Amino acid sequence: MIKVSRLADYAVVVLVAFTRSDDALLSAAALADKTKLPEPTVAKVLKLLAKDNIVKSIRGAGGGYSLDKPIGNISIAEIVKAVDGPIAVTSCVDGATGSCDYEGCCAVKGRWNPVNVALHSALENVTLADMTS
Amino acid sequence: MIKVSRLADYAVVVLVAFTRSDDALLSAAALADKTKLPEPTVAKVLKLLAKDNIVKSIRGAGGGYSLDKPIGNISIAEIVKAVDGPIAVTSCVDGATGSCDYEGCCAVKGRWNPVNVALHSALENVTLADMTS
DNA sequence: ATCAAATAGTATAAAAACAGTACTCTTTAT
DNA sequence: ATAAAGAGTACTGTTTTTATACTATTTGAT
Repeated sequence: MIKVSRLADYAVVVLVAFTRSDDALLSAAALADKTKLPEPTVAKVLKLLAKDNIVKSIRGAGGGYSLDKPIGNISIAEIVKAVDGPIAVTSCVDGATGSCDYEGCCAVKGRWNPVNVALHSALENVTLADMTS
Repeated sequence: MIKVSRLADYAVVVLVAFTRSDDALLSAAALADKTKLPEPTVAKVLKLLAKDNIVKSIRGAGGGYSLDKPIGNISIAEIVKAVDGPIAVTSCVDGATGSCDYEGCCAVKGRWNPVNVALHSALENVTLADMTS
């Protein structure tokens, strides 16, 4: 089964939780409480999302995370990319070298690209808003 | 990273090998030889493909596998489905019950469906022919 | 009838990836 | 200064995946 990691799933849950709150700034602990997910896990997800600027983080006492884009502008593609890494269907993408034993003789070398492109654009076109409606 | 299994990758390689051969009927051993993939692996892939009627199998001495659809009619979606199981992005799909601890309170219950649909149609629209051209 | 070639089905062991957690470091409001 | 809160990293147990092996069944050839 093609799948995204559970963490990506959590990411969506956490991001949706923002939209259900009156506060714009929420700490990891507060979000854990809202989502009923374990706090360390929520913290991990938020760190990953912050690194890719999907949420904005404010450090220090009284800090937390905020969502400064409308959820209609956040695609599943970017969430998955932030949490699970690049969206690519096989390990042998583009110019990646040295990872495949059959490189020299592989009949489909580089051929998964149309699939990657299709997949990526599919995920770009689904936004967080689509998942809450 | 979103990915399909390596087996799906092999499946594509093996199917492409059919199109490069003059014989319509090829044994697992012959295909292993052509693709330089290990024979047990090729055999496993072919079994899975046969189960979903992507290749036709003929048992017994002198038997083997044949491809009786044009490769333009074989989508990546069906190959992935045969080899990796149903294309669904998370474990909590549709009516699947009992697998998720947060079922009672999950804010995005059933919401991954738009993603599944997008993904599926993306993979349907890429055929084996697209990967050889 | 028997044998050998070939696929079908199932099981298993090793390797890799993932999930979850914990710990330390840095930043900042009070 | 202190405490709250995020950043970064590392570790461990579990789960999945991968590759292989083994047995059963089918079928053509002699």
